[in-house]
Order: sequence, then structure tokens, then C-alpha cells
Amino acid sequence: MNSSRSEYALDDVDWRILDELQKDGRLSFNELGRRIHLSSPAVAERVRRLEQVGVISGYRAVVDPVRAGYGITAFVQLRCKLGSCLLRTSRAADYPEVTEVHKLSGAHCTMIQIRAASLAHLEGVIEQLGRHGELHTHVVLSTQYQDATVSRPETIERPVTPSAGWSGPE
Amino acid sequence: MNSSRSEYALDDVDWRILDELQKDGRLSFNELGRRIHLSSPAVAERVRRLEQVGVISGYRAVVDPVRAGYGITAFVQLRCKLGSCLLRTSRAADYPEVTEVHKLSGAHCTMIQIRAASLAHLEGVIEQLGRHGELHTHVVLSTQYQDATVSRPETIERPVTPSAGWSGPE
DNA sequence: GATGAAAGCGGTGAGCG
DNA sequence: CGCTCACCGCTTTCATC
Repeated sequence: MNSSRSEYALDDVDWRILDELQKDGRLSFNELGRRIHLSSPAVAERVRRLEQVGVISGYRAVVDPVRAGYGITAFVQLRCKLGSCLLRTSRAADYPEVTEVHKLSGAHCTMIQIRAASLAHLEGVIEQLGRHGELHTHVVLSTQYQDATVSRPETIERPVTPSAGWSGPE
Repeated sequence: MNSSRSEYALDDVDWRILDELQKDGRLSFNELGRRIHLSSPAVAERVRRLEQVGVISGYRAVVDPVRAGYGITAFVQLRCKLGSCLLRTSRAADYPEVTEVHKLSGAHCTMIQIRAASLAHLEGVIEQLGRHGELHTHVVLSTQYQDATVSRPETIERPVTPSAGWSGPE
């Protein structure tokens, strides 16, 4: 299920496959091949390789958190106290409301995303999280955009304009 | 495709279906019914209702951003300047690197998640975003956890302990 | 990679409990 | 509201080019 390499060279056809499967994960090899102009056996082989290499890590139904009863989203930045770090003293199952955990550079060590059913519910979660350290909470008023698909990096490379006054000696 | 109501009462069977489809979005009605002990026609009807009501908003292949060449993740908190707000002056296609945009309560008006191919790439994106206002950037060192599934709210309700010294008059 | 054929499985609808 | 059954269609897969 895993590759020894952490990256894998994706060609144009691979990206077209990824585009389609990110839009509709239930496409059959037949239909997928039709859309990217490839035969189904060829498509099947590529998809299987993408899965084995781990570029495709799975297929999931996308559930709308709001319509499923989770009206509240919040981001919490947590600076763990020594010895009570969230990542060391808790497991994912302890906090089903925690949707994401990222270790950060900067002043706060962790960025956490939370889904809660109500503000009262959120309050309870935050109270628990507070035992691990100092936290800054940001409640989301509305989500404008999420679940973006990943597309080919080459397509979107963006040049950096060098700061004029800070060029090296010439 | 949409319901007039924003929420929908989900029973136990619905949640079992959502659990399974979030684990494997390509399950056939046949296999899904097998797992939750229901016949395929019955399962098909429920899944279709969940789709119509918008609880299931789609099916997607999950692409690992790192293995797809996006090694860098960052969170940016943006306080828009009047008249140059990101949400008013740009569209999603202008920033393919922006994965999520949330409007926030608190000092910063927006929380943005970014996926970039490299630090140089991130630098370019941040430079562009900076035109919209003041921003605080947090680079993710590693992601411990993401893509949690949503499960029944009732299961995980968490009591809030009232602050002893601040009860109302009795 | 493409083609073509064969086999298996999944989806759908009717009728009933 | 769910089950069973039967039918039709599609998808997958293999062998071959």
C-alpha cells in the first residue's frame, strides 16, 4: 500500500485522472477513460499505481458538517505546557471534535481545527483542550471556501518579485 | 440537489451509512447494505436522500498533498484593508494554492489555508496575499492528523463544568 | 496503450410482508 | 419502510495485437 519514495513523478495524464477523481470519486474506469481519452485497462493500471504509491490515499463521501448537525467551526492555536502536550497525552479518539492537528512554527506549537454542534459544545471542548496549555480560539463565522482539489504544481507556479533595495552586491 | 432546510434529522442507520461511505466512498449499495445489515434497494434509497438533502455533498478521491508535490502547508490570518478585501477583489481561481477560506470573529477577519510546492512558492503566494491587508503566517512543520470523519453529535456530547465561583444567585 | 470478448457484479423495479 | 427476486446493463479483466 505504500511506496518507499515520498514523491512520485506525475505526468499530464496522471493529473487529468486526479482532477476527475477529485471531482467524482465514484467514476468507473470506463467513464474515467472516456473523459481523459484513454482505454479502461490503461486507466485502471494508472489509478492502481497512484493508489499504491499513495498519491491517492482513499475515496470518501464528503459530508457537509453543517447539514450533519455541526454548525460550529473553530480554529484553536495551542501552546502546550511541558509534560501535558496534546499530542503526547491524548489520542484522536479522545477528541472526536478535533478535525485537524498541525504542528506549527512560530509562537504557538499547534493549530487545531474543531467541529462542534453548538457553542455550548465548543465551550466544553475548549475547556478540555485548555488543560494542555495556553490557547487562542478563533470562531468561524462562515466558511467561504473549502475542499479545494490539488492540481499540478507546474500550472500555478508564481514568480516572486525580488525586493529592489535588498539585492546582493554586484 | 438541494433541500429547503439546512438540517435534516439523521437516524442511527443514516449515521452508519455515513460512517462507511466516509471510510470508503466507492462502496457499492450491495456491499454497503451487507455491512450495515440492510438490503441494497433500502440502502440506495437512503443514500439518495442523504445526497438530495445535501448531507452527502459529493464523492472524492483523497489526494495526499505531500506525495502530489505540495510539501508545504501554511495558515494565514488576514486582516483585510477596506476596499481590498480578498473575498471581494479575488476569485478562487486566482489563488489555486488557497485550500480554505474562513471568515473569523476576533482580530483577524480571515483564516486561510495554503498548500504550496516549496517555500519559494509559498513566499510568492504570501506576497500576493499581502496586498489585501495585514497578515500573520504560520508555516506547518508537520501534520499530525487531518480528514477526520464526522460522526453522530449525540455520541460525543461533552458536559461543560460550570465555573464554581460564578453561578447565578440562588 | 488499444481492442474485443466473456464473466461477474451491481443497479433498478415490481410485488409482498 | 424494508425485503426478495429477477432482469438488464455495465464494468472489469484477460488475452491479443
